[in-house]
Amino acid sequence: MMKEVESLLKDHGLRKTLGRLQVLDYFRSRPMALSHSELSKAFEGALDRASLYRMIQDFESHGLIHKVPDDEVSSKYALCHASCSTHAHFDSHAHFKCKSCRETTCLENAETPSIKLPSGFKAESSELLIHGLCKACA
Amino acid sequence: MMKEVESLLKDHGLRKTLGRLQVLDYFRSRPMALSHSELSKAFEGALDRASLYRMIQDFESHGLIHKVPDDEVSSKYALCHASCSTHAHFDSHAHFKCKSCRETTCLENAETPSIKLPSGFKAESSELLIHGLCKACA
DNA sequence: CTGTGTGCAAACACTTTGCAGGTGT
DNA sequence: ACACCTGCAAAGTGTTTGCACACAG
Repeated sequence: MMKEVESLLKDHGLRKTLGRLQVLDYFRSRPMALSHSELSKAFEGALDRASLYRMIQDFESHGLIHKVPDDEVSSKYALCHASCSTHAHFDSHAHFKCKSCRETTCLENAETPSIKLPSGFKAESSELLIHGLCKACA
Repeated sequence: MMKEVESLLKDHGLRKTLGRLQVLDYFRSRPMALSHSELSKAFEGALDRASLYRMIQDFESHGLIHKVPDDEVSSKYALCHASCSTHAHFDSHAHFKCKSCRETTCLENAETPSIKLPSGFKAESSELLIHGLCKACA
């Protein structure tokens, strides 16, 4: 289990450190998108604020996690699919944001449909964000 | 022209003030989503930061503008359709975010397709966000 | 050994809040 | 007159940066 997370780092060219392993494992243990402040609380005292911000940036730029669109003040992030790498960073699945508990979950199996654009525009990726009530809050 | 903006305020139960008229008219003059800082620059010296934040909040809660999903540090907003009101606040069209100039434009005519959700989840609204290169940057 | 990651501290940016005074209806 | 808006100031929260030290490879 921890092995998988180790190879995640290795495969994306990042050094293996305790903090990174813990944070990645925390991502894996939670099915929803996480904000900096949530992670910060989870690793209270164990991890520095600034280091956590840099960790998130590095993970994102190396294709381990992706930013999830959100209307909160702070950004949220979630683990990428296994197929993501530093140079092929796709994130085309849909996200569901609950209006009540405010948690954002990934709908892994839901590809976002394509749509026709005005002439001259070139699409590279797309994301579908659905608002509503989740199972627990409905 | 300014008349339309006046009735927008009236119809949504907000008082007509100089600042609100100017901000709404600025929204109307620009086809893309605007952030607080962009508005703040546009009204440098003429409008207080805090008042602008409150204005944005009021506009949003009364259905004049809607928050547009974005991966920038600060949020962006755009004018709602004519059909939006305080109690029927729909925003189902797609948005296009250019990776180069970072501008977010509304694709008014593009309804976001529906998608099937896991059982127990209830969708209320949805938004489609497309990343790529806009006409000017391609 | 060497380059990268971390912690600490400070600075910077974004957003919210309280209050006194001004404005719209 | 009264409720609502605004400006100012302060505080709260989110994010970035510089630097010295620690650690992985």
